[in-house]
Amino acid sequence: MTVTLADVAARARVSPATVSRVLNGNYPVAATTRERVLRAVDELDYVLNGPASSLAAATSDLVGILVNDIADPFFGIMAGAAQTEISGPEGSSGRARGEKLAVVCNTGGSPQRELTYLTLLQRQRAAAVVITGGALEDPAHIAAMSAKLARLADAGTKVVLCGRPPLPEGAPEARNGSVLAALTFDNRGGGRRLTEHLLTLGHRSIGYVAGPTERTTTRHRLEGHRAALAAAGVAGDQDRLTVHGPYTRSSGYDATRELLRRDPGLTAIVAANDTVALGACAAVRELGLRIPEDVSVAGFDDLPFSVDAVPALTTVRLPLFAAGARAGRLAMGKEDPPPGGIATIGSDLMTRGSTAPPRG
Amino acid sequence: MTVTLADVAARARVSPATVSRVLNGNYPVAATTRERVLRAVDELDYVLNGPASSLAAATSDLVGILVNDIADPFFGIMAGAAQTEISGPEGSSGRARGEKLAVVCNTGGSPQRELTYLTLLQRQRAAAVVITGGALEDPAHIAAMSAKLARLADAGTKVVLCGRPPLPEGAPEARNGSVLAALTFDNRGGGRRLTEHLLTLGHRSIGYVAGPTERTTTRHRLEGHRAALAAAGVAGDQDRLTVHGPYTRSSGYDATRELLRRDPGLTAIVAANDTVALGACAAVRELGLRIPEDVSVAGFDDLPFSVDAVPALTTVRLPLFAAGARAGRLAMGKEDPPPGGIATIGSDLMTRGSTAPPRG
DNA sequence: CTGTTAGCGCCTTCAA
DNA sequence: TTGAAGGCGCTAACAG
Repeated sequence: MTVTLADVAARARVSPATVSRVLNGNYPVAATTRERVLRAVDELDYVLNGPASSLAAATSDLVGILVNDIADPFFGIMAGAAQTEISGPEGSSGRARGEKLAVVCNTGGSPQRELTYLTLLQRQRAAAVVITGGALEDPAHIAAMSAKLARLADAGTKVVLCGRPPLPEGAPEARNGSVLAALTFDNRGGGRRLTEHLLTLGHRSIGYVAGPTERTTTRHRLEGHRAALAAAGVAGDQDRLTVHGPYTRSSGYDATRELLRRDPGLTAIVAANDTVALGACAAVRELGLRIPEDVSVAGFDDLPFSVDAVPALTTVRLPLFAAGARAGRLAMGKEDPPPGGIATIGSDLMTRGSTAPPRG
Repeated sequence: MTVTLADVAARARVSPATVSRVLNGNYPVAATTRERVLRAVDELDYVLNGPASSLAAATSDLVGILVNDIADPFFGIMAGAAQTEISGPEGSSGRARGEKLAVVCNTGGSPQRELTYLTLLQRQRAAAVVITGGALEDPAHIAAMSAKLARLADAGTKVVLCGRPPLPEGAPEARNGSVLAALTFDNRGGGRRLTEHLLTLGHRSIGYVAGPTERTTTRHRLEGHRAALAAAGVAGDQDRLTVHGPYTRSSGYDATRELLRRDPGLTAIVAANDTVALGACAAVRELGLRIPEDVSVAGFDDLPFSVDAVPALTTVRLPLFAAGARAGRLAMGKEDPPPGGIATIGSDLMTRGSTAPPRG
C-alpha cells in the first residue's frame, strides 16, 4: 500500500540500512549509492514514516510552542519568530537534515489545557518545548507544571520559557536543568517607568485596568505601577483605583467606565496592555471626554496597531519578535543559554500622543 | 528507564493488551480491572509513547492547521476557533479519548514552507489538516499542492480548506475526495458591496490598495471592486488607481501615498484588508487630509481593532471564528461536509465612520 | 472480558 | 562503505 523504506531499498538495490543512512545523513555513504537511493526516493515518492522513525530513534522532530491566545498578536509575534528559527531556512525541501516541525499550541489561558498539551507533547517525545506568556500563580498548578517539566526534561526535551519568569524556588525538582532557559520581560520596570512618565506630566489621580488576577504578568506590571506611585508619595486608595479583568478590549471598556464612575476626577488611565487600552479609549471617548486633554491613556506591549490609534498610544514596547526568535534558537541549541539560565529582557517607554499633562 | 505499557501491565497484573484497551477505551474492560490499571498508570506516572502507538495503529492524533501569518489576527482567530473544536472540551485530562493534538503551522506565506509542512504532517500520519487563507495562483504550486493533498487523502488524512477556494478543476487527482470540504469566503461579493457603498455615497475617484499578486484572496476582492465600478459605469484607468503590496500596515501607508500622488483628486481609498487600511489612514492623515471629510477609507475583514480606529473603519466583516470552528468540526468528522464539499461563507458590510460622501 | 501472538517501519549495533 | 539482525513500545487480530 504505502511505500516503505524497504521498497526504496529494493528499487535502489541496496539494504534498508543504507537508505536510512542517506536519509539521515549520519553515516558515510558512497556518492553513487546516495545518488541511486535519492533517485529511488523521488521515483517512488517516498515519505518517511515519522512514528516508526521516532520510535526507533527514541526522539522526534516535533517542537511545541505554547501560547495563551493565538488570536492575540502578542503571542502570534513571539510564536512566529520562534517558529522561524526552529523551522530553519525556507529553502529546505523537508527531506532530511535537522528539519523540525515547529508547531504552536493554543492553551486559551487554561491551566488544564496547558498541562494537557504538555502531556501530548511528551507523548510525542517532542524535541523541545517553548512556553510563552505569563504563568498562573496557583500553587497547585505551579507544582503540576514543575513536575511535568521535570519529566519532559528527563526524557530529553529542551524546555524554554519566553516571557515568563523562571519556576519558583520552591520547586526543587525543576531547579536543576529542567528548564534550559527563561527569558523574562521586565514587566515591573516597564510598569514603573510608564507611571513615572504620567507622574512627571503632573498626574496624581491615575486609574489602573489590570489583567486577570493570579498571573505573573498582571502582578508584575501592577507592582511597577504602584512602586512608582509610592516612590512619588502619591497616596490614595489604590485598590479602589484598580480593576481586574481579562486581556480584552471589552474588559478595558468596562473597567474604564467603572473606574471613572468610582472617581470622575481621574486624569489618567493605565491599561494592562494595548488591547485593553483600546477599550479604555473607547470608553473615555464615549463619555464625552477627550484624549489626552481630559484623560490620558496608556497601554503596554506596543503591538503593531498601537501606533495607529488616534491619538497614538503611549505604551511600553516589548521586543516580542526578538524574544521569540531567541527562545527558538535556545530550543534548537543554536545559542547558549544565558548565565544561570535566566535573562531579563528590557522594555522601552514609547511616549506618544495619548498622554499629556492633566487639565489646569 | 522510561515507563512502558508492559510495566503498567505488570504492576496491574494484567496483560499489555488490557492496558492498551483501557487506555484507548475501544474495547470492553471489566470495571475492577480498569480501576486497577488506571491506578497503576497513576502510580507509575505512565505516559503513552505516541510514536509507538501511531506506528502500531497506523494513525496519529496530530491535526495540523496551516496559516499564512500567525502574527495576523485574521489567521489567529480562525486557527484558535479550529483548535478549540479539535482539542475538545478543556476538562479532558488528556488521558485518552479522541484526544487530538491540534497544532498550528506558520507558513509565512511561503509556498515552499506550505509544502514542507504538509510533508512533515504526512510523515507524522496526521489525522487531519486544515489549510486556512487564500491560495497562491501559481500553476506549478497548485499542481504540487494538489498532488500532495491527494497523497495525504490516500493515507487517510482529512483535508479541509478554510477561507480558500476549492482546488481548480484542472487538478483531476484532487477532485474526488482529496479535499473533504472547502469553506470559501465571499471575497468577491464583499468587495463588490463595499465599493457599491462608496459609489452610493457619491464617490467616483476611488483608489485601491490591493494585496500581493497571484493570490486568490487578492484577486477576488479586486474583482468585486471592479465589478461594482463597471456596473456603475465608472470609467477611469483602473490599473493606475490600483497598487499591490503585502497585507501589512506599511504597505497600506506606502501605497496610499503613491495613489494620492498619482491622483490627488481621489476621494476614497479601499484597502485589501483592515491592517492595510490602518496604514492608509495614517498616510491620509499625514498628508493633512481628514477622514472621512476629505478622503474616505475602507478595509476588509473587520478585525477586532477596526471598530476602535478613529473614525471607526467601514469594512467587510468575515465570520472568521465561525468559519474556523466549522472547519475544525469538519476535520473531526463532527459535522457533515456541505453538498459538493463546497460552502461559500457570506460577508457583512459594516458601515462606520471612516466613509462619508465626498466633499462638495 | 482477557491473554497470546505477530508485526507496524525504522534505526542501530555488529560484522564483513 | 555496506549488509544482516534485533528490537523500539504499542495495537490488533485471534483464541479462549
